[in-house]
Amino acid sequence: MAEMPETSKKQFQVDVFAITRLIPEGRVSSYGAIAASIGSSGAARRVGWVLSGSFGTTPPVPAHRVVNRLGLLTGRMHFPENMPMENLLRAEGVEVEGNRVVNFDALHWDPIVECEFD
DNA sequence: CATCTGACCTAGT
DNA sequence: AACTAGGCCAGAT
Repeated sequence: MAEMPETSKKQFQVDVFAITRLIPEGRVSSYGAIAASIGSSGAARRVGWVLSGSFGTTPPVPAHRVVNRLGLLTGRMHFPENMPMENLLRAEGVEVEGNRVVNFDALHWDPIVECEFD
């Protein structure tokens, strides 16, 4: 086995979940910001992949609060049909117009800026 | 096993 | 300012 120290993969997943759970209600973050906050700048893609495994996790991970850097709900297609991303965001007071978060610039929550991670 | 795609972003031209 | 290319890693075909 010796495939590779899971530490890397596992830690990444754990970190992504941790950061995502820190996103305040009514706020949104972006994949790149999260990736950068855990020291994996450029690995924004993986963040999305890992978040896809956040369903059914405890405590629940508000993956719906994570959008791309343009505020577009790019991951809405991966959400359960009975609980679309847009619906969840609106339930938290986040206005969504079509496929984009309204006032995204003001609602954007950057883990590095807001929390100043080490 | 090779190739493409994917909840993306940065940087170079 | 628009477009292209590269990077990241794992799943799907």
